[in-house]
Amino acid sequence: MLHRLSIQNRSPRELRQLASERRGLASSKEGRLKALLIMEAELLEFHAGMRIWLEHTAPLDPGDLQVVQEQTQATAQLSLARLFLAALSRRMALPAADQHALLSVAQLRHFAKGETIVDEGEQAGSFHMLCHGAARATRTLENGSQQIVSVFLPGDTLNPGDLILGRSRIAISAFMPALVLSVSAAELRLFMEQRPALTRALWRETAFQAAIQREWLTGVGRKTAESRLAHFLCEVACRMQIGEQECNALELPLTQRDLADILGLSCVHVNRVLQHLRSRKLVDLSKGQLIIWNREELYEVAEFDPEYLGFSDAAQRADRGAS
Amino acid sequence: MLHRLSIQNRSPRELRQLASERRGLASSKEGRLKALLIMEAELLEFHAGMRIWLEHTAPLDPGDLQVVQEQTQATAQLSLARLFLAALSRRMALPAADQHALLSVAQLRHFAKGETIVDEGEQAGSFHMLCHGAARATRTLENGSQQIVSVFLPGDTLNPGDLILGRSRIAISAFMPALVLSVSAAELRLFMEQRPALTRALWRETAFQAAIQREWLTGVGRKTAESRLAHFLCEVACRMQIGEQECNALELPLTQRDLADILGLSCVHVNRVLQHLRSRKLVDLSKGQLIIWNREELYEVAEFDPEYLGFSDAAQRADRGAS
DNA sequence: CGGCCGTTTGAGCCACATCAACCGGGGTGG
DNA sequence: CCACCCCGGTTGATGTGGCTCAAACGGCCG
Repeated sequence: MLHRLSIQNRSPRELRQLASERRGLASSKEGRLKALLIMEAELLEFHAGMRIWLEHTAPLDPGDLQVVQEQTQATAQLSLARLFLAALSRRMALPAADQHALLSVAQLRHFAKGETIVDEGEQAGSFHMLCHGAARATRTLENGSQQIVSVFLPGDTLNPGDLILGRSRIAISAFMPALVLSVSAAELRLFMEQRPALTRALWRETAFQAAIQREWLTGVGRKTAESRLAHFLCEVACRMQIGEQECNALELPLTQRDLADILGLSCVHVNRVLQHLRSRKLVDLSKGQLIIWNREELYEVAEFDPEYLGFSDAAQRADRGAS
Repeated sequence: MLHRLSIQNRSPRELRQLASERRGLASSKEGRLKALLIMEAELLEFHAGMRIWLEHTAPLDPGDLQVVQEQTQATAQLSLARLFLAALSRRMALPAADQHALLSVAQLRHFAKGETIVDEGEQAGSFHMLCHGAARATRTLENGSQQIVSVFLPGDTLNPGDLILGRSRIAISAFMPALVLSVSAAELRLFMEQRPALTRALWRETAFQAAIQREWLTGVGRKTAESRLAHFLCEVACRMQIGEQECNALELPLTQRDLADILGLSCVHVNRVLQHLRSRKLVDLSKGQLIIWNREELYEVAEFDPEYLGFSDAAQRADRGAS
């Protein structure tokens, strides 16, 4: 596999060079090999974008995000760069200086679909942020059944709580091919001493995920299967579209088995409920594509309040109040 | 009601004086009035103990906990003082100086059974710690059913996450008479700037509660009613006995309706499962008294790992590593 | 004494699980 | 190139855990 390239010692220009070589190679190949090469190219370009962004944000603050976007747009890696920026600036709301510090010691790693990122019961050796793809946190019982307790989308942190609790009994793995920024826990702890905003950001992440879990808990405990499923789809749609215009279709390669583990149902039943929602023309999820036909009515059956995820504003206000 | 006495301006001696007056009065009364008077006396004595503790811990660190315990023991309020100390030193693991700072601006309030402590959707105006009694966090759905997403025992913080997220959609209420220490959010934020350990402590509390919620989530999603119920009882028993010798009976005035809301069941079914556990001679819960007959077998059916709550050690280690 | 709240017990029902079979597509091996 | 298989989705038949409704019981308080 290609998880580790000697990326650290190369200039952004070199990285771009390597990436375009891969792309050239890819066009002459087929199937899995082609996919692998393209993936590798993306990773290289992503890393190059990150380097450039790092160089450009060293002293400045917010204005140059614009610059960076144009810069990377010019070099044709708009989408990855945008996700990358989203990853660090969305909910954590870190000052640019702190983002820079964090990134300077972060490792970018790629995980294949299904690969595990953090093992169950592992001592928290490092802290992870998801830049691209999707991941899940799973708790497995002795009887073999499992429950997904969190779903992570680009911009989420994977294990903020483990940093302070030491260990946890959940495993984290990639749903779809994922790009993950990792920082060693030791280094992070050093940073936290000098940068209180970083501690607050991680705390906020922990609280944010706890809030979602509470919502899931009441869903699993008290709502009907249809309502739960609808709610989950609403939630994911909202979380993926922060800062973007509302779009009614998005990529979501979740298997029905995954949905079952998220919602605490059997996959057979997920299928039936999904079909029912389809037949009611509310939403469709097939071939890894989520399409929302009737947002209002969907919110209705889900008892979904789009504002419940809208912490970010309130949180940023609270945080500004603190500093 | 007697929620607000002008406690702040009185000396510990005066408070004690007032308390013993109440007790004297109580002995000549009956029923509810008597209970109220005793409660008030406890509150006053508790506050007096806190004042003394504050005066004695100002400069010193750990050794004088001993002193304080003896001191308060001498004045016959051992149990309350112990709980009070537990409240601040157990899991939050705050340095004594920080505890002192926190307490100096804290208000002690009493809540009657069923009284609400934090309203749903309320902007987080203050931060609460539970010293005595028990409380629950409830999420209510439109259809009227509700789910309890957290149970709080002495020593727990009630709303650590709200401080950083701003607001939440859960309500917190007492389910037995509760003594709560409250600090205004504004003051707390000031403290946090100067005392990083405090921020970490609150973050840890948030993460701790999130970990419990994950466990509940997998229970509600994937376990049988019996296993869930058993697990909850194990959890509560463990959480209430930190630092004490193992005891097989403890006070737990939970109604079956409460249990139902915690476990996502109907109270009728809770009853049946409870009876089944009783008939298997594993546990008994009646008249507000929880008795564990067969710990091992109970852990078995609950799939309960007593270590899963044992974060405190690991957490303190992690925290020491950080400072 | 009568109401109220929590517990207990029974009867019937429904949402969802389980088991089992089939289908369609993409990758793999011959 | 086909044969195959494995995986994910779909569909049906059947079983059951837990819900709902309803009524009786017991203790507490006014």
